[in-house]
Amino acid sequence: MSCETETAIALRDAGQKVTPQRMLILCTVRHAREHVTAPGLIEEVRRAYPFLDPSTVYRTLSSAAALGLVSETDMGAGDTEYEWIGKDRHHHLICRSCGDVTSLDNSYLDSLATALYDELGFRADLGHFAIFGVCAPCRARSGAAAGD
Amino acid sequence: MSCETETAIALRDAGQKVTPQRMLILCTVRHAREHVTAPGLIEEVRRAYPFLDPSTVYRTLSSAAALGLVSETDMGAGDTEYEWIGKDRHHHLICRSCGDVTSLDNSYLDSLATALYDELGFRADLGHFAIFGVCAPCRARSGAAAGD
DNA sequence: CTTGCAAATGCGACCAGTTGCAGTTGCCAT
DNA sequence: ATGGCAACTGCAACTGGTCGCATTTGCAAG
Ligand SMILES: [Zn+2]
Ligand SMILES: [Zn+2]
Ligand SMILES: [Zn+2]
Ligand SMILES: [Zn+2]
Repeated sequence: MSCETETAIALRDAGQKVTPQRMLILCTVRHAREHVTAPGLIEEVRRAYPFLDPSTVYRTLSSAAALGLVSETDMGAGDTEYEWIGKDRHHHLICRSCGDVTSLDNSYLDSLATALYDELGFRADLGHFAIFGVCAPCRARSGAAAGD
Repeated sequence: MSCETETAIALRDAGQKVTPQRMLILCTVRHAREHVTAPGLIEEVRRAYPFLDPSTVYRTLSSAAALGLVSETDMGAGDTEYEWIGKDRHHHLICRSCGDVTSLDNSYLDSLATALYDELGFRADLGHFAIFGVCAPCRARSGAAAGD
C-alpha cells in the first residue's frame, strides 16, 4: 500500500475529509524522515503548490496532532517541531550543554506507562517526549568532580 | 525567612540582578499555588505596578525558567503555564477526555531518570512534565470493552 | 559615598501564527 | 448521478509575543 493511500485511510478513519492540500502536507511530513518545522514545511509544500495558505498548513498540522497522526513537540529550538508518528514510537534526549539530540527507544517510557496504568488506572499516551538534561560526554567534559 | 528574601537569594545565586519588577513577578508566581499563564500574570502584577511592560514579564519568566526557578509547561490549554518550582517536584496527568488535571509524584519519573543515567549516562532534568492520556473514570465511562 | 559597567527595563516596530468569514469542495444519502 | 450539508480552504484582519535600542538602575570596586 502506498504512502498516499495509508495517509488517506488514516484521515478517513479519523472522520476527516481527504483533500489535496492535506495529502500534500501530511505526505511531506511523512516522507521527511526527520522533524520538520512549520515554516520549513510551508516552504517545502509551496514548491509543489504555491497558493497553499500558511493557515491551512497550521490547521492541518494541529488537527493531525490532535488525531495522533503527527507529533508536535517543543525541542527547545524556538520552533515547534512536527514528525509523522508511525508504528515505532520514539522519544528524544536533548543535551542542554551541547545541544545534541539523540533518539530514545520507547521501552524506557513503557515501564512508566505500565506503572501509571497499573497503579493509577491512567492510560498514558506517551507519544513523543523531549527530555532535557546533560549528556555523558558533557558531564565528563565539565569535570567529573561536579557530577552529582 | 520570608518568601521575598528566598526569591532574592535565588536570583542572586543565579547571577542575576534583583529588581522590583522581578521580585513582584516572581513572588506573584510563587504565591499563586497553582499554574499561572502569562496574560493572567500580567493582569495580576499590573494591579500593583501598572507601568510594568509585558515584555519584562515574558523575559523574566523565560530567564527564570532557564534557571530552573519556574517551570514553563504546555498543559494543552492553549497558553503556556508557569509555576514556581520548590523542593517538591511534581508532574501532571491530563485526561484528554474530561480535561481533568491531577498531580503526579516525582517518584514515578525517578525510576526513568535512574535508568537513563545508569544505562546511557544521561543526566535527565525531569522538571515538570505534562503527561496526556485518559483517566480511569473516563475509561470506565466510555465502555470497558473498548479499553485496550 | 562616588564611579563605572553590565544587566534590566520600557517602548516601539515587527512578525509568526490565529481567527472570522465567505466561497468552495469532499462526501454521504437519496 | 444528483443534491445538500458540513467541513475545509484562502484571504485578510488581528494580536500575542518577540526583538532592537536607548535609557535607567542594580551592584560592586575603589
Ligand atoms: Zn522524533
Ligand atoms: Zn552534551
Ligand atoms: Zn504543576
Ligand atoms: Zn477523564
